[in-house]
Amino acid sequence: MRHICLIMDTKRPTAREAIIAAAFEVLSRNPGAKLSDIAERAGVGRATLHRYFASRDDLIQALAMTAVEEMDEAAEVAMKDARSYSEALKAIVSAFIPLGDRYSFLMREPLEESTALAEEFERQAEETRQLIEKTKKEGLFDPAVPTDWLVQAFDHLLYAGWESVRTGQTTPRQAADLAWRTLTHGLKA
Amino acid sequence: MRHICLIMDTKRPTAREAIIAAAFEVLSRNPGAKLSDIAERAGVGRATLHRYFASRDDLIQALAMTAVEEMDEAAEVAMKDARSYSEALKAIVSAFIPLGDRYSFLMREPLEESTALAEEFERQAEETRQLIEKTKKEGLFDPAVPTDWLVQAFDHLLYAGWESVRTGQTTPRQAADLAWRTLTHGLKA
DNA sequence: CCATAATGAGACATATATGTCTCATTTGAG
DNA sequence: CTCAAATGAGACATATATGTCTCATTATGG
Repeated sequence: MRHICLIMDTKRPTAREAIIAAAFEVLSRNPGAKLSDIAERAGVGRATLHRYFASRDDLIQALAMTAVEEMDEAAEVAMKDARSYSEALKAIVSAFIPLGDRYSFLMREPLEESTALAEEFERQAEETRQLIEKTKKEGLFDPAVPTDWLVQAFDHLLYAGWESVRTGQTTPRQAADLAWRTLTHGLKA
Repeated sequence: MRHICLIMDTKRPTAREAIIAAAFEVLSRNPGAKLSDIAERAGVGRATLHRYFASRDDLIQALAMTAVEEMDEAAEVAMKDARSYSEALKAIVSAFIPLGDRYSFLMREPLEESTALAEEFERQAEETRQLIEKTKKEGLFDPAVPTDWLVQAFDHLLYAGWESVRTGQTTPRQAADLAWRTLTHGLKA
C-alpha cells in the first residue's frame, strides 16, 4: 500500500499543483485576488484549496518555496555548461529574466518569519553572493566594489529587466543583455 | 475673511501635516499598519484623521502626492547649480537616495487609477526621460541604448541604493556613488 | 467673554475575505 | 461492484479594519 501512496505523491497532476499554478497566474495579475478566484481558476472548490493550504499565508509561502526551487533549478541548468563563473553568472541572468512575470508579485508580499522559507532565501542569497565573489576573483568585477552592492545591483537590474519585459519595452533576450551590460560595463557611450 | 483663511491654509503646522508625517513614519515600518496606529502616532483621534482623509486610499494618495512634490523639489534644488544635464542627473541620484526610507513603501501600494496622481507620475517619468535624453546628447550614454532601459535602470539602481542604505550596507553617499557608477561605467574591474 | 469651529472619545454599522463545517456526490482502487 | 477517500457546493461563524455618527470638550478668533 505504502509504495502506491508514494507513487501518487510524486505524480499528482491535479489538485495541489493546479492550485499553485493557478495562484501564480491569478496573483501575478492581481496581487490582492481572493482565494475563491484562485480556486476557480484552478478548477477546484474553495474548500479543496483550504484542504491543501490551511490559510492564505500557507499558500503564499508554498508559492515562494516553489519559486525558490524553480529558480534553483533554472540556475543549475544555466550553469551546466558554463566554462567560468563569469559565464555562469551571465547565464543566470538570462535564465531568470523569463521568470519575472510569474514571481514579481512575491516581492509585494510581506513574507518573512517562516523559518523554512527564510532559510531558503538566505541560502539562495548566499549562493549568489559566493558566485559573485568567484567572478570577482576571475577579474569580472572591481574588487574594490563591495560584494553587497554587487548583489543589490544584480537583483535590482534583474527586476528592471522583468519590468522592461512586462511593459513590452524589450524581449527577454534584450532585457538580459541590457541588464548584463549595465552591471558589467554600464551604459556610457 | 478670505485672506485669513488663505493664510491658515498655508501655515498649518498641525492636523493634516502631522497626519501625513505620521503616516510616512508608520507605514514605512509597517506597510499594513492600521489607520488608528497612524492617528495615534500623529497625536490625533481616529475621527480627525477621517475628517482630513475620507478613506485609507485617500490618505495613501495624499502621501504619494506629497512624495511626488518633495521629489520635484529635491530634483529642482539638486539641478540648480549643475553645469550640464549629466551633472544634473548625477545630482538627482544623490538627492533621491536619502528619500528612500520614507517612500519605498509606496511601491508596494496598489496606487494608480486616480487621475490627478497618475498625471503627476506620468509627468515626472516623462521629465526623467527627457533629462536622460539630453544627457545622451551630451555623450553620457550610448545612443544605441534605449531610453526606456535607461529609465528602468535609473529607477531600479535607485531602489538598490535605498535598500543598500536601509540595510546598513552603505551610507547614502556611498550608495549614490555606487548607483551612479553602475549606471554609467558598470562594475567591471 | 462669546460663538463658532475643531477635536477626541467611543459607540455603531458595514463590508468582506477568511476559515470551518456538513453532506451529498464523485472518483478510484481492489 | 464496493467502499473509502477526495471533492464540490454552500451554509455558517469569525475576525477585523473601515467608515459613520453623536456628543461633550477644547481651542480660537473676534
